[in-house]
Amino acid sequence: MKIYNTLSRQKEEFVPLEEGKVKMYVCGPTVYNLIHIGNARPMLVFDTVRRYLEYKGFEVAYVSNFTDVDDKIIKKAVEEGVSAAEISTRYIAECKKDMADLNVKEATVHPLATQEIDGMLKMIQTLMDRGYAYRAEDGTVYFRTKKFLPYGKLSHKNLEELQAGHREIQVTGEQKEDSFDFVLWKPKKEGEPYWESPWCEGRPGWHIECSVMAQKYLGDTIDIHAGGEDLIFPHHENEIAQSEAAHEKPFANYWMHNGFLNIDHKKMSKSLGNFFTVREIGEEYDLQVLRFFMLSAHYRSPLNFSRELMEAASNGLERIRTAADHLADLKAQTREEAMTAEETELFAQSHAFVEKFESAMEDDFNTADAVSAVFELVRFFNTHAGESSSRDFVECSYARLQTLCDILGIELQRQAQSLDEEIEALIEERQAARKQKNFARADEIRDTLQKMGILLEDTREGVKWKRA
RNA sequence: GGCGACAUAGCCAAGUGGUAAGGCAUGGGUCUGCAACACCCUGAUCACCAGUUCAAAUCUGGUUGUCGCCUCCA
Repeated sequence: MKIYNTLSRQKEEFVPLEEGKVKMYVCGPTVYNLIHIGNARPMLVFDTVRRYLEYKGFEVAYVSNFTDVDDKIIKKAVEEGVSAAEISTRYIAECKKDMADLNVKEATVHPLATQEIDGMLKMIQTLMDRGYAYRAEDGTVYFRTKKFLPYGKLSHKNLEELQAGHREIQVTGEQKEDSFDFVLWKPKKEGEPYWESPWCEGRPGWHIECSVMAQKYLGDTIDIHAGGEDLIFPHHENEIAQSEAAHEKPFANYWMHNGFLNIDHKKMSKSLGNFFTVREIGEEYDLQVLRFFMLSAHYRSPLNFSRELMEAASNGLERIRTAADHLADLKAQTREEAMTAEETELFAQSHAFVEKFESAMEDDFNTADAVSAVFELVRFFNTHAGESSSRDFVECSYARLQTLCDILGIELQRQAQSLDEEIEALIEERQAARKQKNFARADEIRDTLQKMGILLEDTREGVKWKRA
């Protein structure tokens, strides 16, 4: 299995620290609002990575945090006149709901920054003791960037270059030794949440959280650390500096970063007013469509979002689900028999698509290619499974399709749907009309149902319906 | 200014040396009372220029264009 490692800027063979196990940390959202579809991309991408690793038999310890103390949260709390804790608690709950709707598996641990303050104090103290951190007069504790020689190894920057590009935006009034030193602990401002510390009453900087939580739940060195590409600098660079300075061990062996989700080929941003929340999209589409859409491109490529592309994704997903429905129906209708010799041969042939799927995923999780294997499998079964198939063949085919879709986190089953009696009566009336060859009435009923959002399909196995 | 990514059919998107996967959309057919589903058929020489090679979308150099990071940000 190959993984593109941001550290080396190339694909590397994946070798876990411990055979059969993977320790994985994914930077989670700051919870000050509903998550947007850009936040959803790393969640979906790395959930899929995890699912594939599990499919390959790895035991995956998957840790993803919630940043629940932050300027933006405090700002929102002030705006609403409530506590910061109330804001973060609310949006953690909302985020978990969105993640469930996106079929993102629960992390092994979802730590909260505010619950890990002790660990942060300890790590900061260690950094102080080792000379990697210092306290400024106002109580702020900074990381001494220059002392950590490999600084810049992830983002492939060196401090001189940074200095050159950065000098004009230096903030005055800060008491840093160097403009690239970053905050480990900052003093509280009036009315803000704070914790006691040896340096001042205050709160942690953003970067220290992840270093502490990754170490606490996964260990000094982890296998995979992942997040959005914008986190490479400074967030992940700073995490490396903190963790490696404190533990004198490599922090993470593989760094994975997903590309951005764009709107109209531009980064989503509030100032451009071009972002959508997951919730908004969920009102219009089954969120499985969003998931399927995101998997249609490679995770490191930028991906443009638009209504047209969602429609295309929706149609494509529908094709897969229709095939699955068909197989499910056949399961109930076919003879209870073992595969014929011919079917055994056919089923063996379909394994080629599983191989294509796996080799795509083995190559740095090429989900776009993997999805194409699913489509090829769908066409294969659409062509070869029918009323005369044995039940064994149908069941095995369904299971094979489901296995691949499970890895992608795509649910084949639509949400349990039910019809009210009025609609069922209409469908029955239409069947009666068709029997009497009263097609005018039959079509009339079909139109009526369509206006109610029910689409009918007459198949050899009977009438099927689905919601538009 | 520094660092980096990308440019493949109407749209989306795989493909890193041997004459272009897959999906959506379009058009034609089979099936069906019709429709839908499904199946079959239908389309690109890979931004441009030069070079390396028996052979390049795929390697090298250049040109143009788009985007990202360098500041909170998935």
